[in-house]
Amino acid sequence: MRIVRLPRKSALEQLNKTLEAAIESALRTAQHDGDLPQFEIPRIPVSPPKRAGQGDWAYPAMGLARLARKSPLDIARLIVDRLPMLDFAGKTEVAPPGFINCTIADDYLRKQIDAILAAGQSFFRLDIGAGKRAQVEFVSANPSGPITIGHSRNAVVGDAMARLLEAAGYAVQREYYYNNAGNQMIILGKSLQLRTLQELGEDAPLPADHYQGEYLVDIARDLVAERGESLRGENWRFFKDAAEQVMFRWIKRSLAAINIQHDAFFNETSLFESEQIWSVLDAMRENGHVYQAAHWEGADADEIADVRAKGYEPAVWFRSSSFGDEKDRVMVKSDGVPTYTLPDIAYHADKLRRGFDIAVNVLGTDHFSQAAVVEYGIRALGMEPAPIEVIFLQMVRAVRWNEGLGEFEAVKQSKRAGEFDTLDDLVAMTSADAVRYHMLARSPNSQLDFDVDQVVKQSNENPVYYIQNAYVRCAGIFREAAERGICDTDADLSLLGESELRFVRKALEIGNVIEQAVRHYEPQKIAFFAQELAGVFHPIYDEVRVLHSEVPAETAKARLRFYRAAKAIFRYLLDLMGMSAPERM
RNA sequence: GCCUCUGUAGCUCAGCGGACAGAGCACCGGUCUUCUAAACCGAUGGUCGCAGGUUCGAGUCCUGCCAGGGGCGCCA
Repeated sequence: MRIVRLPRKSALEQLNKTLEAAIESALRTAQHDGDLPQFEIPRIPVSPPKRAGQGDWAYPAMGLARLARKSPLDIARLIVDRLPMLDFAGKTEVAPPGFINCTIADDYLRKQIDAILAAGQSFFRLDIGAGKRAQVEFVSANPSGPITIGHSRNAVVGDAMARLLEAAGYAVQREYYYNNAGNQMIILGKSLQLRTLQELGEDAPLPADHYQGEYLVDIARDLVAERGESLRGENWRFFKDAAEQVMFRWIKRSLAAINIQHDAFFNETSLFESEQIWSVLDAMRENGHVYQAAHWEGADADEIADVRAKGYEPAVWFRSSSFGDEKDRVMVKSDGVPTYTLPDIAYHADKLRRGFDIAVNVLGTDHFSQAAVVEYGIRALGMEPAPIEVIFLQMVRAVRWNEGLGEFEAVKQSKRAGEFDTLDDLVAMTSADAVRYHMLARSPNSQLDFDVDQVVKQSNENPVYYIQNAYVRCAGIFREAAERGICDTDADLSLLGESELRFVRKALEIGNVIEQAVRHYEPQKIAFFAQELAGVFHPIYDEVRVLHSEVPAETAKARLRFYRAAKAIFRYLLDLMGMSAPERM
């Protein structure tokens, strides 16, 4: 009989692999003994069962029935009889219709408590990203206005993804891509100029296509306070730069309020200045994917007639249709100005050249077709787009229940005309933690109605408080314990009961959750998990007392040690979600 | 016209091809001389939108419908 040693890191996923290997080896032994016919053993993963009493892992032997020409129950028994000793495994049972159920050894769970406390925040860190670099590009709003509610979801999801990648072992860079050169920025500058002139007492009406937002009035007022009459002589460029500066300060402050900071800011303009867009275009041309024409090669009669009617001169086209696009795309307009497609391709090519193993891009679904065109462009350059992964976010809106209508309706925060819903408004209405949690706790491809009343409710109706309260309750125990002079040195963890071990068991899933979140780009998984873990915690807190007259001193010590680990675990999860861990509420 | 997402309890949502489909809320009934009850315990509640298919096994995969949301299309 062989002894399979425990992997050094003890995330459940690694135990899964070990158990799977042990089962496979048992099957081989059975084949070797002649109890099972020879067949190639398919990989059937072990998985956590759905209900209690079915152990911690389930292996469905039903999948082998046909190959082995035996009943699933018989196969399961054959495996169990030949299973090597596993020092983390407890009971192993066979259950109809052919499951093998295996539990984690209690002793193993107890050891994890000390292991968690010894390793601290690094306990759950995975090595799947060790030595690899990842980039998350998110928010990427142009500095023409404040961060909106839509951007907020992007910000939260992007930052959570970055934190999860870090937890998985990647070196992560957070990047913000923006364009301050377009027509919109010129209009922004001119809008600020007009607002400034208004502040100086001139009759300078703001055209309808200019920025109506009241925030420009605030900026104008500040400018006037600082520079006064001398502003009359400045042109729109001055105001554009001024507006941009203030906007970026504002954007960064708004993001910082929900615990988000970017490492790098990439300006689209730099791609023009470095002439990268032209070298990218040349490379695509050399590869034969670019042509000049008045209309695209596959245009039908209607399109050609339309082009003639508009009198377009020849433009530079990218033959994206040869990569699967429904039509070709213009890269450089007939007036010589590139469309947004060219810099987008150049930017992503630049990103790939910087050598990231993973480059996550968080985008709204309005970028769906554009993202595909960028991918075709990368292929046209002869580059491999595989490292680029896009998380598409569906719409988000802030809503409030309308009792009269009997339905949710969108919150129109605009106290002042022209102002839209901003992240700042949202945080003011709710809280940074509520925004972080609720913006995260939904699949990116589901639409999200952010209920501004629900998210601040202080009950277990609201996961924000429910999760944080688990941490607060732990903290409370330690405050009280310190006052009474009770500590947990030399705690004997064999005094812990079934409930405490149930919590540890659940907590050990964190590694799996992180891995799954990272592999499938589903950062919301961690939010759901945190709520589940809190749901395991609260009944235990109720039942398993530390500082109670009927609890023996040694038991109290052991329990205190348990709560120390629980506290560390909730702290870790809250950090992972960018939320605060309050000591009291 | 094309693309995309969603449809699971009254509501908001989980659910990696596996065992009797889960949680919170709401509703009903309980629990504070014990580390804060912002909590806990219990009960009620389901033809997983519909129809086929693949599979030993489908809420999960495939196809087609139905319903609802969002986007793109026009050299922006």
